[in-house]
Amino acid sequence: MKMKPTIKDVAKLANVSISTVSRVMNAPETVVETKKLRVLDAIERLKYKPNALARGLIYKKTNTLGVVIPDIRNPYYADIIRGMEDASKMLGYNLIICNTDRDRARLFSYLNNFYEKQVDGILYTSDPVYPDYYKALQRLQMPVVLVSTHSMEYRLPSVKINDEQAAYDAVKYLIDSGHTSIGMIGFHLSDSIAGLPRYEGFARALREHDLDDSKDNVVFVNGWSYDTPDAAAQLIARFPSVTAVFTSSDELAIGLIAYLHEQGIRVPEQISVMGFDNIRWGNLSIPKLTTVAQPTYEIGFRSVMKLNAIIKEQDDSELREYLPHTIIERASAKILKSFSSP
Amino acid sequence: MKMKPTIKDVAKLANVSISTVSRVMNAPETVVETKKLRVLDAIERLKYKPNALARGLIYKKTNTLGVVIPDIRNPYYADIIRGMEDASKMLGYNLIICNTDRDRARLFSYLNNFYEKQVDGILYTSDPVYPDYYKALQRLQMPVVLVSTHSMEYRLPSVKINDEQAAYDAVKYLIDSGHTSIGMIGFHLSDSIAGLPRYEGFARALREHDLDDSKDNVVFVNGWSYDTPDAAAQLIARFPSVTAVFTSSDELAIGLIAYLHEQGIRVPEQISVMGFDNIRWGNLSIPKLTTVAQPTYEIGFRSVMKLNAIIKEQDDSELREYLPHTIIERASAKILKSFSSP
DNA sequence: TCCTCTTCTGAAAAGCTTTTCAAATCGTTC
DNA sequence: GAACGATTTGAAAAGCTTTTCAGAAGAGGA
Repeated sequence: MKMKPTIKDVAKLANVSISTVSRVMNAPETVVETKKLRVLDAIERLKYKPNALARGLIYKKTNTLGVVIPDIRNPYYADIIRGMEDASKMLGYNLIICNTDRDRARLFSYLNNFYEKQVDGILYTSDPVYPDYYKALQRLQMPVVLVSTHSMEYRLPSVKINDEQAAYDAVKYLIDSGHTSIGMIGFHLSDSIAGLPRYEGFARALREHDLDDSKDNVVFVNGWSYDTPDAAAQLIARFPSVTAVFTSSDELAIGLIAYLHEQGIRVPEQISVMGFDNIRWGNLSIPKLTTVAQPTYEIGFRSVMKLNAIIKEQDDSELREYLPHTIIERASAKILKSFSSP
Repeated sequence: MKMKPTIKDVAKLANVSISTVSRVMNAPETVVETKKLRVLDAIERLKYKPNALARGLIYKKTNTLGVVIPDIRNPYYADIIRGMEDASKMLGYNLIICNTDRDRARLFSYLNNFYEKQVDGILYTSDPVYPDYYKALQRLQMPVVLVSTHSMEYRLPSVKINDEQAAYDAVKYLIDSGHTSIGMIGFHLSDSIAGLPRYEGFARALREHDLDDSKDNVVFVNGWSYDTPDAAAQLIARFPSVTAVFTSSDELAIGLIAYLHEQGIRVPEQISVMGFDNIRWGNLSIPKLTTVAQPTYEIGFRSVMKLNAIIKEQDDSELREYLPHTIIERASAKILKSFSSP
């Protein structure tokens, strides 16, 4: 394999100095027409493209962003990444994507890696920021945006939805539909993003409508795995009169529906199910999933825009941004009575 | 924001030359103990990490691979990426991931980008290699592995399953289960990967078992969108006696099941459905999807291993590798009679 | 003590580009 | 034709690291 042509080769072929070649590319108006044409011709003939490493060394800028994400196989993250990618393309960045599996060591290793590769900024997705993570992030001395997570302790910019309010709205939808026995399958309260706030929204909705919000009506699962059937069984056993279940993710919802189907319990006739996230597949489930939509693509897109603004030192927006959620009415939640206007 | 420490700062603090610092990091046995300790201490105190740009410039190696992929939101690709990521982590690479949306201009722009950023190799996923793509790839003078696609015209290494055989096996499964009226929803024959070979496998299976393989039993969809309902309606209209449908992707299968459910046609009692790909969600559909599993994760993993071998110039394996597929028996295909042993 | 042979160490070059600065060229004007 | 200013050009430095090469320091023997 022969060597890639360098600016030197172009200079030689065009019979000018390398400075002139550089100028043709970066400030063409400063070089006289005849030489410019010679240089352009040489560039074309050699198919010369400048080496981004050398450039990065000078500009101290690589036009590359680092992304840490728990697992790209999760469609929720895949959507976010897509939004990031499109914004990056628009702004001229590339994305280095790393799966952490929520593993401390793996995360730290990737952060180091980002530092060495001189990425211009970091997108930290979806995990709570623990004190030692914060310290690691600090030490990097790099712009960071938290994506689909945030931190109240630390002054870190973030982009996400308002989870508490979204959960509240979801449960309110069920209440407005006439349900009074509402259960929940959610993530552990130690999860400060998808766990606690969604439970709090759930509980607040029940409380504000004078319904039973005892913890008996809630089952918490840890992690994001497929042990939904157990959780579902537990919930039904503890709360047999339940007519509607709010779940903290569409995966949980779909798992729940599958379980209920196996048990011969019809959805939504006997039990209504409300999901959370609005992943693509909710549209193909049977019945189609009623859910609260996170604007995943926009979260990704917006977080890159924000990170870019910070890098360019022109961030004018809120430190913590909240993007709007919406309820997607499909077929998995039954309406017992029409909504009462407030 | 204060400047990142450089090797120079370390040298000054440890009161040695920069060469010595470099040696401590790259050949520690050649430097005398007392200085080594001083240097190590300085590195620790300054939290110094070498600049990968400068290193890349010297070694002509960035430990970065470029990935072009149609759309990361497609769970099939997401799985592949995950396999790539894990292999990359193991081998010390990072992945720059780019969505092409199967858009020529976007693809070319990213390839240029990879060239400028001096990636060590390219993973080209899932699209057929058209002549101009090949020319572009050639010009880059970079190692490439085709992932989940291949090329018979050009001498390019690739990793994928044997699509024709996999489709054959899937249809044979239906035949062995006792079905004789078998339809297909597939991708256009112009798609030389997911289209033509799977149709050929389908047709061969029917032919070899003396069943009707006229094209009336097949509906082709273009693209990967959600116009499955139309296709499903067409198939049923043209081929009302169908008892089993082979689809070229799980998305098509799930779309088909959703359509049949809406029409009041029971799966698998009235119509059996066989998917292709074994995406995660097939496990949660109702009924659970019978499908042929592509080893997506392994395809991703293996393609990075192969690319690495090529980069290191120690590739010993086949130019075109085919990984084994398997039939996943779940509930969407009905067994009319038990298998006859051949 | 001097010489030779190792072992360590530092200066400098190389890798590729951009940018600064001074020199060279050009065109005007007197 | 000379002088001036404006325009254009090339040499060299800078950005950060590794590596080569020659010189310095040390050890060992005579």
